[in-house]
Amino acid sequence: MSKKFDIDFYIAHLSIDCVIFGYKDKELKVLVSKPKYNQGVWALPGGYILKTESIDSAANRILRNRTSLENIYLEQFRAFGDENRVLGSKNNSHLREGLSLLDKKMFNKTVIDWMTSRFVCIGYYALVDINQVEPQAGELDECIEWRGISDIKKMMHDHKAILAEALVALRLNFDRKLIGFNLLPVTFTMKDFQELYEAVYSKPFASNNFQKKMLDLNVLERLEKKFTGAQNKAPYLYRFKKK
Amino acid sequence: MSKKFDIDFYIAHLSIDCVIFGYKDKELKVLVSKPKYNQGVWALPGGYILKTESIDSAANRILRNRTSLENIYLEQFRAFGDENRVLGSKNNSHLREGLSLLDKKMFNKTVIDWMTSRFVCIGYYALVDINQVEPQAGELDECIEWRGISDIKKMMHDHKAILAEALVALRLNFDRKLIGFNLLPVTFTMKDFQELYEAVYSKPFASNNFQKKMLDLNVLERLEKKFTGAQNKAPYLYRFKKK
DNA sequence: GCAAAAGTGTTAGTCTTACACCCATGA
DNA sequence: TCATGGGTGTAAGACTAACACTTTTGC
Repeated sequence: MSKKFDIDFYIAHLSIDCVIFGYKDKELKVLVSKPKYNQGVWALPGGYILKTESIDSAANRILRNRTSLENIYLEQFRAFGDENRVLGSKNNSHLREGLSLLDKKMFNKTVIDWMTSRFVCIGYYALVDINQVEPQAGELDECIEWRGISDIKKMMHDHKAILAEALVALRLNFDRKLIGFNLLPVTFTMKDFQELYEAVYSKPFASNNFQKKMLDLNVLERLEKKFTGAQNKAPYLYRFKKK
Repeated sequence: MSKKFDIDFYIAHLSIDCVIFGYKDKELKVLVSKPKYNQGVWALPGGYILKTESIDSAANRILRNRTSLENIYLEQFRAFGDENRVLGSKNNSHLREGLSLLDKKMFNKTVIDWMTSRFVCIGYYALVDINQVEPQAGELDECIEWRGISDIKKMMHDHKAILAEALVALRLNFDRKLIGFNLLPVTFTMKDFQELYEAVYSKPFASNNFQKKMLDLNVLERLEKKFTGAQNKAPYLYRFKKK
């Protein structure tokens, strides 16, 4: 926790931001934090790349820190490299001030210069079962929580654009790569699955056709029924076939 | 030409590599160079990012240098960041030696250290009308030329993997974004267009169905016929409608 | 007229969409 | 036995793939 932040260990001017998607209450959520140094504004979990690790490892490390999960579904979707990405934004001085108010020893001028310099960032998106995650605030975070993707007003830097691009990439891959189950518990009903699709694509699907399409793909295993106590036919539970 | 290469102008450990696609003789081609400092091996055109420019600008600048064209169709497709991407490869010492044999003043130890350190690279692919391009070898290139995508044996570092990934991205976007015309002259016959598709996807298309599909899209403008002297019906020329 | 290949038409098959219906469940 | 929603069936439509046919061109 009180480890010194040594900028010499990291590649300068290059960072990683993660858009961690979860799903709950028929809504697609994103894990976002409120940085101590820039309150009132939401930020995507991010970090820097050790000189000795790959960018994929760095992204995994960042995810592990925030979710305590291993083997998360993770995909790189784009690099963001406007010349004034961090540097040029108006709140740069505000940001420097915020950082200097924290640990003075850890965040001396050199470190602050480093952190507020021009940064190219590589965007990753991750899909997690929201029930498995106990969100961990980073050292620099005031708090961290799940927010609906349309329920985040102000975001730091260009994080809102990064989130939007992540959603574009997610939608492009969602059906094609069949990655939806990463957002659900191991077993789920067909309705759960459909509602997830509806949340991702923000449009309704016909339940009968949806069911037929999914079953025809031959990737789902039908398990026992799930009795909910409701006065209707009990839905089957499904599980993704292991390869 | 004899401008000093000043590493202070560029972001360290971050580079851009461009996969420049062209099309000729029913084959998809890539523009590759033989670096002076590493002969016998092909390399993708690449470069570094000025601290004052965006990554997209950097990619455009690199393209302009090599093709003398403006407004090239360009798309970022992926970042490559293995921890030993440049550093770890066996030919690193070979590479240092090759560089040191060039201009000793320009490539002093500091510069060589910089250039052979660990690099994360952002991959872009570009589509150009091969007839419009007069390839320009860079300062560090022995030569530059168009090669068939399957006709390149040895490539530097992980450039072969980058090329392969670019092709995956191209195929994924080609039909969806209708970007094929960027590889053709302004006017072309339906057969030209079809053969381009066949080159990109490495599979045959039925000419009648291909024609129907393309015409139904309502993006092509039919021009006059093109008389080739062959003893068969003269094909129409087409042009992409401007928006 | 004839060969070559451009262009059009037609049909069968597949996939998508919409509607109708039956079934299990608990009150 | 009834309302509720899960699950299946079926028919219409759209899209795709394969085949046959007509048209233009230069020899």
